[in-house]
Amino acid sequence: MALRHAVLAALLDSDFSGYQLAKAFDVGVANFWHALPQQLYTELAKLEKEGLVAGREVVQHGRPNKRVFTVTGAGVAELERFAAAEPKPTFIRDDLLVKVQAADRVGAGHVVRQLDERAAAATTRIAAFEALLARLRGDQAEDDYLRHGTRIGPYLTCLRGLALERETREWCTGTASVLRAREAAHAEQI
Amino acid sequence: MALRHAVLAALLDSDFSGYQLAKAFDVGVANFWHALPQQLYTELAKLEKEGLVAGREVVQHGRPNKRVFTVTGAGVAELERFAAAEPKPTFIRDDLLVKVQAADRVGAGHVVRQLDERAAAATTRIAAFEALLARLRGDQAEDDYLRHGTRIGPYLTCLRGLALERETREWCTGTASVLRAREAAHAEQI
DNA sequence: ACTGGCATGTAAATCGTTACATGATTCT
DNA sequence: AGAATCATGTAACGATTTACATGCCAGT
Repeated sequence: MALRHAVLAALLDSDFSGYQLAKAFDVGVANFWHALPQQLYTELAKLEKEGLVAGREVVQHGRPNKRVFTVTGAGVAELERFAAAEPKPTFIRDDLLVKVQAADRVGAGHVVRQLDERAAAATTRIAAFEALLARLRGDQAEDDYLRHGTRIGPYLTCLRGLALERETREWCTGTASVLRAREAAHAEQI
Repeated sequence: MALRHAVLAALLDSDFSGYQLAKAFDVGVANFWHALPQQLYTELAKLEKEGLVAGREVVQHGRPNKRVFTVTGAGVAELERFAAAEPKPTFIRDDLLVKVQAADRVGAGHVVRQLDERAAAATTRIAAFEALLARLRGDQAEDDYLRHGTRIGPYLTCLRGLALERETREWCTGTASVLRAREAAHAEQI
């Protein structure tokens, strides 16, 4: 039972419907918690039944109605308990790294292509994070915002996401060029 | 069916028993694939039944005997297929980041402590990675090793792990000091 | 005698992914 | 008319975690 805390933490920032939450988990939240839309729908239903979130119908014009959810007092209390508990070890799974681990024993061609693609995706995400951070801090300088701003949590996690994406891009480009150089050297020997 | 590829990639490097593999997944492999020992035992049994790895008994003196596993030709072929397939999105879950996301709404005290602990753990891991990298490359310079060395895959993934841990340490110390400064400022207002 | 590390599994309960299912509205 | 986006769910299957279970050997 851990997805629930990620959902509660995401809802602290603003109320979301299942669909909007899925979008959030696709961008910002994705830096520290991976979940598919179907999980969010079922988790929200469970959280509502347990009284940790409250849903209400929002009538919309020009698009289907939706149900948005707010964290209740009991939900905040649950987050408090979670914050005090020992964190579980970081959970990472990355196909691409598995492929690099095996790169000297299987054909490196596909892996190099996938590294290039990942680096390009990282560039897009870096720009998105920079824009999001600028939007969150508004016209304040970063130092000021970190000291006195509201919504400091999302800002700090975005900073982490940004740093991670920059690291990802550097590692992918570096690794791709190492593997390419080795393929070229190998080709020369033939 | 993805744990199997991480297991196969780890076994390319050298033969391991279930127990040894669990240790590897606790240190080096943990940077890109999280798995518990119980999973590895069951996965090895499945892989053996399917002929992707071959096990053999190793008689030991002074400790219980063990079964070590080698990747078969079919296992390498399976890895080739995996390398050519599109990678699944990176899967990350980190309790600590969820807590930071919520840090302006729940008590920050525990979170600050956990950030300090994570930074300290990162320091330990950084030293372990540096030692492992030095051992892998032996007396060669890094450039040379990257161009001509064997076992380049594990070296590249360790480089990634090292960069990630350094980033983790910086972010944790920075975030802890931001949260501490805000708590101090809040206390003054009372 | 006890602790800690080595060594391997099974079973039950929970969690996560994939496939299936539906339907409105806007834009091209 | 068709594609894209908004919007929400259920059911079956597969994967993961937790609890249970066992036993050897070395060092203190």
